[in-house]
Amino acid sequence: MGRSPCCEKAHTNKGAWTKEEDQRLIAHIKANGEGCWRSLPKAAGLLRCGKSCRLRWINYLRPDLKRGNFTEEEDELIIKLHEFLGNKWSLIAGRLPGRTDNEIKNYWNTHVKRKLLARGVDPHTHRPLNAASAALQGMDTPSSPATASQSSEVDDGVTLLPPPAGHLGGMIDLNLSISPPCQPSSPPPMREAEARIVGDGAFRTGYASEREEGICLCLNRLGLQGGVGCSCGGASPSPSLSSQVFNFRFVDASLQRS
DNA sequence: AATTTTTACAACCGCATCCAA
DNA sequence: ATTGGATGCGGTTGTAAAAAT
Repeated sequence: MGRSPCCEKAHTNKGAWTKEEDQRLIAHIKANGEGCWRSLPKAAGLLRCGKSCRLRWINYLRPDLKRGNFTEEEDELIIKLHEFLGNKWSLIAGRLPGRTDNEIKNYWNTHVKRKLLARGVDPHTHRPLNAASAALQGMDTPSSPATASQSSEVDDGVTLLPPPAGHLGGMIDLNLSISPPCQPSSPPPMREAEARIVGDGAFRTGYASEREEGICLCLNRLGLQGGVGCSCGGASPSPSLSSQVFNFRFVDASLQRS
């Protein structure tokens, strides 16, 4: 029994892609667009598995990829997003225009982990490695999504509020408020919204009364300007992370269905 | 200069999820 | 409601390049 293989492995190439293979793949997608990866290799004249083609396109050949070194700003954003989302690389990548989940995952494992360790921070929990010393200082850092239990604040005014009791395991449920270090003279009202991580990995967002309409909250404000996750066309100015004020929760919709 | 070790990252693999039949 | 194919995701591996010995 078992599943049938995704492709005829005996007749597919593996390993590094050649220039010619790249050109074939690019030409085919330019002519026909993305989609139907299973049939693409045959149509494009490639002796590759469809999954391999998809990966090559998404991680390396896509024209909108940024490539090059990560900036300090991207570094910090990755750390913050990882703190909130854990190893949800595709979601993190969605906040970083031109970066892929694979690239961020690799970067995390080779650079960011080390950077956090050097700061004395556990890259898994984002807590100080020496918890005892933190307790002595009467301070704490935000916990991982699975262990969040206390309100805490990190720089940039990002605050994690405690999740409702019982939100553990696969449920990502963060009451996250982002506020400026100093409130403006007439502070805007606190907005509350819900962001659902749905099957396709996109956020479905909306104010409490408008959830089904999927009102865009321009969540890319948690990412960099011009993020692909922004569906509002970027019409509104996208000020820095620290100037936004709203609450939202991440709810894994799949876990709410049952 | 040769060899070994480390680093960086592209690519693979297996499982999860979605969705149409 | 069930099933199976297609796709997406995250963990892991393989390997070329760089650094160290």
